Amino acid sequence: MDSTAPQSPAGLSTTPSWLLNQAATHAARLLSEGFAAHDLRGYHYRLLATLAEEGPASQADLGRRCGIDRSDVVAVINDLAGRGLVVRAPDPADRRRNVISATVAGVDEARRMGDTVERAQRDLLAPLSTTEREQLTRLLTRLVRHHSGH
Amino acid sequence: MDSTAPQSPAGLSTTPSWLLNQAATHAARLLSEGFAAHDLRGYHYRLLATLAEEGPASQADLGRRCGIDRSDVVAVINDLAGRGLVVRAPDPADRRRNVISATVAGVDEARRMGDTVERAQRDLLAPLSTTEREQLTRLLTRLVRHHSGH
DNA sequence: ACACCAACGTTGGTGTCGCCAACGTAGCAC
DNA sequence: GTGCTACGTTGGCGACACCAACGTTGGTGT
Repeated sequence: MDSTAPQSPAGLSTTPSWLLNQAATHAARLLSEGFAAHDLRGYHYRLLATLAEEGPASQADLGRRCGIDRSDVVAVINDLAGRGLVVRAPDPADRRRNVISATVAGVDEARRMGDTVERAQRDLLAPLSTTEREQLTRLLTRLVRHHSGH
Repeated sequence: MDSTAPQSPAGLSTTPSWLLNQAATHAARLLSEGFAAHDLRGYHYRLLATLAEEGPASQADLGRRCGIDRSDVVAVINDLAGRGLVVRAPDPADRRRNVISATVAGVDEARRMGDTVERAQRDLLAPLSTTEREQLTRLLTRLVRHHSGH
């Protein structure tokens, strides 16, 4: 009556939102375990990777691109700047803005974290074939696109 | 330079873990908006629905089945009991346990919330065809099964 | 020139979810 | 009886997503 089966919430386990939640939870766990080795979190990676790939940007812009609230960007940039991975400079063209740039060390860390993320993807998608991975990515992309278009 | 495009974090938008996270976030938002009308949250639904579908169970058992920590179950059951949706009774066969049962009102609320959840699923999967929905469910199920088999 | 509104960075919250440590109580195996 | 385990409960923590408000700055309309 009390086996060690921790799963299957009855009819819940068939609802897509439940499955999405569970899958995302597992993915987040894999990622955060990887990030722990860098002593950073998901927010750090999103911002740092975006900076490394797309070049300097204002905090508000970064937040928009990464789906992170302006107010949350502040603290994370503070942290990244404190580690020398990022530089915060006032925008001479618009004194409301700060221009955030990844330092050399920042770009380096972004690359290393990228490797960590790649490893997590492989672990995450381990049970799926290449074709299935593409299917999943395509379906999720459609979903996300539809719902982020407001 | 500052269009109202809040998305596409560069190379991030192609990683499955990012897509899963985004999709799950949208799903959670849809669900929680629906739950708000019942003045309840996701935890409440999971427990209540499980009780309504599978009958009475101990708190620890419920937690295991729903993927909710024992300590979190306590507060939610308190809340549900305070609303008369659930009854907490000591288990005569094992005095460590509490037997939680859904009341008539609880089963009723579970049904109503089930409708809300169904509506959320439809909104969530709106951009996908029936075949694609089945594909997605199948792929996610495989993923979750693989990773919850520890 | 002035008033007005929008955007920026920042502070300081809120809520949900997932998890962990510790305690006292109760059952079970040896 | 001595241990080990499970139970419910309390109280905490961290990550993430979000919101309200403020002072500052830019841009617009008049």
